[in-house]
Amino acid sequence: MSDIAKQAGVSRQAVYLHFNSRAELLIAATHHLDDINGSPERLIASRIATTGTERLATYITAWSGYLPDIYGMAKAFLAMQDSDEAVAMAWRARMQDMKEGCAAAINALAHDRRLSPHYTPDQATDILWTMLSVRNWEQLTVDCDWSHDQYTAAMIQMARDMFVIDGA
Amino acid sequence: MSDIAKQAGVSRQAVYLHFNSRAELLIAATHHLDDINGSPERLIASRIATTGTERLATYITAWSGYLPDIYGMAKAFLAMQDSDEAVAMAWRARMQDMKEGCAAAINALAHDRRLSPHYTPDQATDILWTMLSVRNWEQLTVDCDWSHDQYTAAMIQMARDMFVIDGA
DNA sequence: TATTTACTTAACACAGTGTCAATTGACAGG
DNA sequence: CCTGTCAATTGACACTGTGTTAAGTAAATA
Repeated sequence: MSDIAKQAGVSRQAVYLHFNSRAELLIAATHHLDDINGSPERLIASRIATTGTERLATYITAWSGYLPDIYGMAKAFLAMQDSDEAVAMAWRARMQDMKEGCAAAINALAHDRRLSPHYTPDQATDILWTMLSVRNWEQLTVDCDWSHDQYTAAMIQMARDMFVIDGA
Repeated sequence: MSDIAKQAGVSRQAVYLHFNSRAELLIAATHHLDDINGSPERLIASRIATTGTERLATYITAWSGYLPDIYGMAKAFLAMQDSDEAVAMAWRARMQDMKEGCAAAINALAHDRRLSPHYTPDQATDILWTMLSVRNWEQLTVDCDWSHDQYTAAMIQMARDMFVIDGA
């Protein structure tokens, strides 16, 4: 809070005149970030793809483009969610939205009868959702030093290998 | 620290007579936990498997049996690693060991010429390592409410789908 | 001119980690 | 029995960080 106040050029206490708590400030900051770069809409764009396979790829591509933009905020959310219930809830809601995108892509695939029989649509959604988590992106790009393109390509390849069976 | 002292039936200050800091106590606790249930050795057992495919499956099974035992400690490590460099290092070292196990399984697969051409052994290792992370286990078992067996089966299936190609 | 608004400084409460000094009780050896 | 040592005790303190409160100020607004 001190650092933020310093950056903003106001006193530490003045921050509390605008936001009641650190958690509230963090949540307001995400809303602001969403406003200035219209982020969540980008993920919906993938829904225009017609086949399930395409949809899976476009969704992964969209997510992978979106991730670097929200990574800073995400890290703050992840760090605070253990100590603040409101932050945890806001983060869960956001990740739940993202899961819906996964579910939509998997369901499109199932509708095309191209979903692997090894998984139910729910299981496939859970796996895809987990695979695309911010932590995993962080691990691959930061710890394993993957480039953005490597990440995107590998996630698409992986989703294909696991979930898509050849058309009859 | 207060809670731990209370549980141990000593004063809060007495804990500092044995461990210089919260981080040191946490690290000592893991060593103790390893001693009493000989945990890391379990992961090495998978190395007796002969073929790469078998090795992949036994390693995943071993890791999946090991995970619930260390989950409590792991959570403490993950929560502290942002604020304490010593904790972060200890955790990284441990995860690096686990990564070696992944690499061994992937390399055995590559040796058998059964590794998918979509990935280099390093890439496959990174992906497997990421896929088997504690966070992912937590997400699937806690958030998605998967059973232990479901988790194990899905991870094995996933590794097969992604990494193993049919023998010639 | 009077009021409102946004902000200031300065102080405080509270929780948590880590430190320090003085004290106590038990136990072992001479 | 006395003495030294060891482990633990109580009680105090320093420091960081969040959040609150009170009193005051400077500029815009009515």
